[in-house]
Amino acid sequence: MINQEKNVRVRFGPSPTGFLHIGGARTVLFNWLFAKSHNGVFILRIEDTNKERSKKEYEEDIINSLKWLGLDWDEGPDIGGNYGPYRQSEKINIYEKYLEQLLNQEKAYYCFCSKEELEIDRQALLSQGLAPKYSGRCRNLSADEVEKKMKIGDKPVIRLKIPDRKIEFQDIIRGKIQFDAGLMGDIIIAKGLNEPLYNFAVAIDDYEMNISHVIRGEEHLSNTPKQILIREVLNLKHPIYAHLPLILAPDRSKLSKRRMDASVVDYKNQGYLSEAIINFIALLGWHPEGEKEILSKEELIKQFNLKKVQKAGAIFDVQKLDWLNSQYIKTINPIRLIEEMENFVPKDWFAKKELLAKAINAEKERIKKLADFKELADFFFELPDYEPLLLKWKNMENNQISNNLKAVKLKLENISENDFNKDNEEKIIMPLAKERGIGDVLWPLRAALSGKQASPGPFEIINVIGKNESLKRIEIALNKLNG
RNA sequence: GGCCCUAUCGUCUAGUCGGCCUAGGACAUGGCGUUCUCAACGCUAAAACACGGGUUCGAAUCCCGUUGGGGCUACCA
Repeated sequence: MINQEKNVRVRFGPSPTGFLHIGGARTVLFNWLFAKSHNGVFILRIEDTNKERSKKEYEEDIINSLKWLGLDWDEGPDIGGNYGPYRQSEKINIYEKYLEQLLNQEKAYYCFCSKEELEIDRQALLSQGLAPKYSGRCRNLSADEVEKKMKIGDKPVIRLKIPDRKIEFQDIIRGKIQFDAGLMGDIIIAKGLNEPLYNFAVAIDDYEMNISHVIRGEEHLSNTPKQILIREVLNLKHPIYAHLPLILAPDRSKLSKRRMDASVVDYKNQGYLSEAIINFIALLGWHPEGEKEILSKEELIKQFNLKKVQKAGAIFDVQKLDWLNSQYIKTINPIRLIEEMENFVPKDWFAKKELLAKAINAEKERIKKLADFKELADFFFELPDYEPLLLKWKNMENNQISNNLKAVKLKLENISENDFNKDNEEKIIMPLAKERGIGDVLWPLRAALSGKQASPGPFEIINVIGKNESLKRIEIALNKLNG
């Protein structure tokens, strides 16, 4: 059993045609979790056979997003490994070798049908309610005919001869799955000797890289029989398959299709912590034992079980993500939180490290996303202008407000700078507040200190901004009341 | 249209071999509580086995069908 576990090799094969998507991130996570929990190897492979659509910037984004999420790989395009290269575009000669073999063995053939011809065939079949599969027109072209067409300059594609029978395989998550290959038609596996297509490249790579388990999204379920057939005809043994349920948008459509903003960087830029995203996507289609839902990566690894993954698609519920994020914001290391905040606050705030640290501490239970902080905490850095009416609690008279503020001011002035902390302030001011009415004292005080309708409590604010600034703000309030 | 997958509260889900399920938890929602406000927190309420047939002493759990949802159907990946 242990030996077997050591042979676990899984991969994530994104095509660099877009930013790393939440759905992709979840696929990575489950692969990663599966590898880690089986003491296996996780591989990153860039599937860039489509030259037109693949872009370097997307590959960079995928790598950066994965690093940000803390999902590391043991082999990949950036770090290499014993089964490289890890970019399909760099392995053209390998695919070519297999392609030639298939052609020589007459298991694949050149097809010269034009797109127009194919489209006519397709429509004809469709209108009869039949599966639109290739007619097999070029299947039995003689070597002479092929050569002749080649000479004229016709550019052929390469098709694999697909047998007319059922293909069956076992899926870890879904159990037995069956497809009728007879409905497929001879599939195109390459546009030419040095232009392999997706299904072919994947089938070859998974073999060449000695992949033990193919764990991917449900959208690939119907690609599986094609890849099985390709490997079968080449006499390559099969990996074990597991197809994950899709992540859905709230309207139940595939998330990646509708929501162009569902990339990992977008969530990062909104101020979600990577831990929260990991925790959240782990819960999409899978559930730990027991009732604890907030889990670290280590706990996830310990508990993860591919067999317990859900079969039906899961809707991405941003409210739960928000909640998880707020839970992490409240509990992660404060120093780390300050660092994370760098990109979400003005430079001059970030320069005042001590003030920022205190402000974050005072606001952190109010923040769902890091981006929320700036608006909530601006008053710590600069008192906003406000209407005198803000200072009024219920039916208070102006002079009552003034008197209460003056009384508080007097008390605060008597606390020495050294003793200026939250406990002391509370000890000294609360008796006064109880005597004069708690709301009657605390509301005007808090309003004077924050200039806001809603904020942390007055003692917390005083603690953040300090004695001088607090007295200054009370003075401002007093002036507003007089003016 | 064809093929494939799928179906427990609004959402994510628990629900090992059918009985312990008058279906549990979490998010969201409502109510109550708390040293001013906003949060946080605590307590609490409402909220689901899609439908129809079987099998069985007994089904959310097994089988069949219907309906709904999703994916795929490219010389994309």
